[in-house]
Amino acid sequence: MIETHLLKLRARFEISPDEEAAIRAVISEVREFPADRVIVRAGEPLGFSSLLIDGMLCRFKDLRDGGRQITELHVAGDFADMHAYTLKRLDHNVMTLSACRMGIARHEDVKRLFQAHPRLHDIYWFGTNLDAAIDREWTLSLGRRDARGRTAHLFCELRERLAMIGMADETGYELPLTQTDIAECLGLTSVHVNRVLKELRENGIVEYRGGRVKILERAALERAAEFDPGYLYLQGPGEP
Amino acid sequence: MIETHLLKLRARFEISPDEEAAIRAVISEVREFPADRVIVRAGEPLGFSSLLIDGMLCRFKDLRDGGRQITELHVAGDFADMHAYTLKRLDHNVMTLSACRMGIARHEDVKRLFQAHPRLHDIYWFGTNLDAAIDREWTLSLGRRDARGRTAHLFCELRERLAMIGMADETGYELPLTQTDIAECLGLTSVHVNRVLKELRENGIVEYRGGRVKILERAALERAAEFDPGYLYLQGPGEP
DNA sequence: CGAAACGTTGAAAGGACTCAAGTAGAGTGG
DNA sequence: CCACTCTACTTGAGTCCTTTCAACGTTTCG
Repeated sequence: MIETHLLKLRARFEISPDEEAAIRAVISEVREFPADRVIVRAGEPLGFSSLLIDGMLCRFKDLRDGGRQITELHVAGDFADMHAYTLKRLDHNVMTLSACRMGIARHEDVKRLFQAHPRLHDIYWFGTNLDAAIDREWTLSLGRRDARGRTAHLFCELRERLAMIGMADETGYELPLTQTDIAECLGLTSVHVNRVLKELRENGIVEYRGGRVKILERAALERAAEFDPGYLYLQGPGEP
Repeated sequence: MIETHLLKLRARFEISPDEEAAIRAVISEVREFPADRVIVRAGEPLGFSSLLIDGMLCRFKDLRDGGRQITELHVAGDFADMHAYTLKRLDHNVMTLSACRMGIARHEDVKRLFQAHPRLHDIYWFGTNLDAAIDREWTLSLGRRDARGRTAHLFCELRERLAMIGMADETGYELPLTQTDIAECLGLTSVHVNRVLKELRENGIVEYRGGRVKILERAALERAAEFDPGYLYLQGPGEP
């Protein structure tokens, strides 16, 4: 059930059977949510963190005029808000983008996990720092890439992150995002995302239709994105 | 020497004399750097983290065309790269913006610190999560605020962060950034930043000249920024 | 005092937005 | 099984914010 999570941990760290058992035990409950449901609101006290088992969700913030910015996307196996373990209340909202199953890890149990397995304390800290590294790359995109580059970069990043859990290959992957969702990730309007997608499609680089990203020319895509996967720490920390 | 750091910790957590002594002891060395010096390069293995004692520095990433994006700003008392403790190599560069003094905390010493004082483990984790929260707010700015709003927001944020260490008051604060530096924070060109600063000055909202931010109308500034300091966790985690 | 970096301003171009209208597809109910 | 509705997608035309390019003013400091 948390296989995707373990897959991701083991890509970067050795996890002993003992540690694995402890991680499994910290998930005390599983909850299901339909698509487009806000499941955590900014500012609310939060006594647990949520491991995404199935589906896709995002963290987002918004402005008074209705402008919404998605700040992080999460795929199966990600902890959506492990940072709540230290922050206790979040500065952002969390929303499902597709139907999701979430494993609940209560913070008192997480604390006991770290006391019993100090290595995992640093490993989950690494996890939140990885989220931050991804957010930094998004900051670079929003600040310095144009709409085409941003779009291409998002498709590259998601390919890597999904490939890690066996949900993407060279040809593409399923992605349950509307063009509006993509626009909210990229700081664009959905109208402009539509035009960019059209251009990428007509240039034979990548095609996004019917919830599937079809990579037509991976090299060209990564060139358009100026993609360098280093920030994803695909092999974990330490000398690469 | 690390008084500003302790000031910030104590605004959010109780720190015992014992813990304070341990924190002081983890700084094994102090280094000085002139302004505009890259002190950590992306990808290099890193065996220590740097506590900024004096001055201002930034983390940044860049693209091949020379476009540079500053992803975080750091003021006195901030750990510039505590996240390197888990990441071991960084996905971004670190550069001084003014002359800086940095306290060096070797990771083996940090590890011992956390073993001896488990509370501090979570407190420093909180610290990196706070960095991430700030980065998220920047993501919102870059994605959804216009140039005027972004500029105003940056001035508001820095006022709060500097006020916390006694380096800002109602009237303003010293800021050693060029207009080009500000542009690299905000995802704009320096030419446009210049125009926006002119407008904010002529509207009697805020004035930035000669390395000093002079706040003329704080309410109007915060309104222009749509500023809500919640994301800075000024009173620490827990129920606000 | 002169060079270099920083700041200021104008004019023109361009990328992304807004507004508007129309198409396509999925689900609903009669 | 076919209208109906709702949401998502598509396209065009015009506008606006920000960039680009270029020149000039100002400050700093060796």
